[in-house]
Amino acid sequence: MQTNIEILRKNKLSITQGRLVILDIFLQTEGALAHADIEKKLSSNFDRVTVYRTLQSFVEKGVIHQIPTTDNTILYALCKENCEAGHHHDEHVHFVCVECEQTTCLENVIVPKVKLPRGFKPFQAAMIVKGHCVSCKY
Amino acid sequence: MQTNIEILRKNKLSITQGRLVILDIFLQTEGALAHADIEKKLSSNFDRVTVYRTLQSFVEKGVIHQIPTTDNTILYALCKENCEAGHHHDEHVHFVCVECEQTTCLENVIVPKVKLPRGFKPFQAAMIVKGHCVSCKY
DNA sequence: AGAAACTTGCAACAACATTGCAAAACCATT
DNA sequence: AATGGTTTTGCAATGTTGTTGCAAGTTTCT
Ligand SMILES: [Mn+2]
Ligand SMILES: [Mn+2]
Ligand SMILES: [Zn+2]
Ligand SMILES: [Zn+2]
Repeated sequence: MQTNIEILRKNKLSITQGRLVILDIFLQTEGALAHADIEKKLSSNFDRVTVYRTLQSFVEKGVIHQIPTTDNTILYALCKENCEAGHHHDEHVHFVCVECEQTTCLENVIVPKVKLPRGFKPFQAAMIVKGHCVSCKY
Repeated sequence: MQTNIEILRKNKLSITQGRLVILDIFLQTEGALAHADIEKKLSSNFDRVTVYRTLQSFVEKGVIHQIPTTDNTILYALCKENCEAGHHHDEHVHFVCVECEQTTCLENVIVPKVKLPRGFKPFQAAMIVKGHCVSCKY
């Protein structure tokens, strides 16, 4: 497991308090986080704008990836694979629990390929599964 | 192909100007629409709030379905299958063109089942494929 | 240490979303 | 067709979320 500093170094991001703290939040969190979640978890008070900009540069550098939602929100989670600036390789499935509302990266479940109609050229696919997660059996 | 009135009747929604017009927009549009797109296409001026509420009841009744995005937006598209209030059956793949930015329902490409880790109970899955659409070959 | 490059906070603003309430439209019934 | 009960709409107010420019503060490099 890499430390926050190592991750920043590796991705050529300058090392600042804000980035370290936000990265730590991701490192300590199981599951995905929305902007709002991060702000809540930030004990020290960083400006909202800083959080926005930090998330943005993390996505650009391939430190975190985005997970689509249907609630006017974007979720973010650490990239565990070797993502680089511009090219993410997070082809795993995301699971949204309808009970606890947690979204989990299923690192070991890769998104299957599908056969598209003639003419469509895919280059990236995301899959989101809703249901009951392992902690919320019913 | 059903008319706007037929769709409202079938779903026990009272027939109002706003609903008819918004449904027409969906019926005349290839691809998915965001709230903002609908407001732009509305020549007559309906209140923003009405559009929100209309979309909401359409989703609840199974007239339209939502498509997740990573840009703080929700896309909506007509349900062509027999969706009902509470239970949608739109298990098709959605294609997002990075060129023209159109999102298309690939009605004939169904979302494949994936094997989840022990303990996860799925009940719905969505899949979004990004790439170049059939009109934007490069 | 000093200069250049980058990051941050602040303030102002813009865009988007939600709520309560009264007026209007709709629908079922007579 | 008129009536009355129910649902929907618009408005106004308010809240939430996201963006931008700029000056001050940090970080990095030499
Ligand atoms: Mn993930
Ligand atoms: Mn669809
Ligand atoms: Zn759960
Ligand atoms: Zn296209």
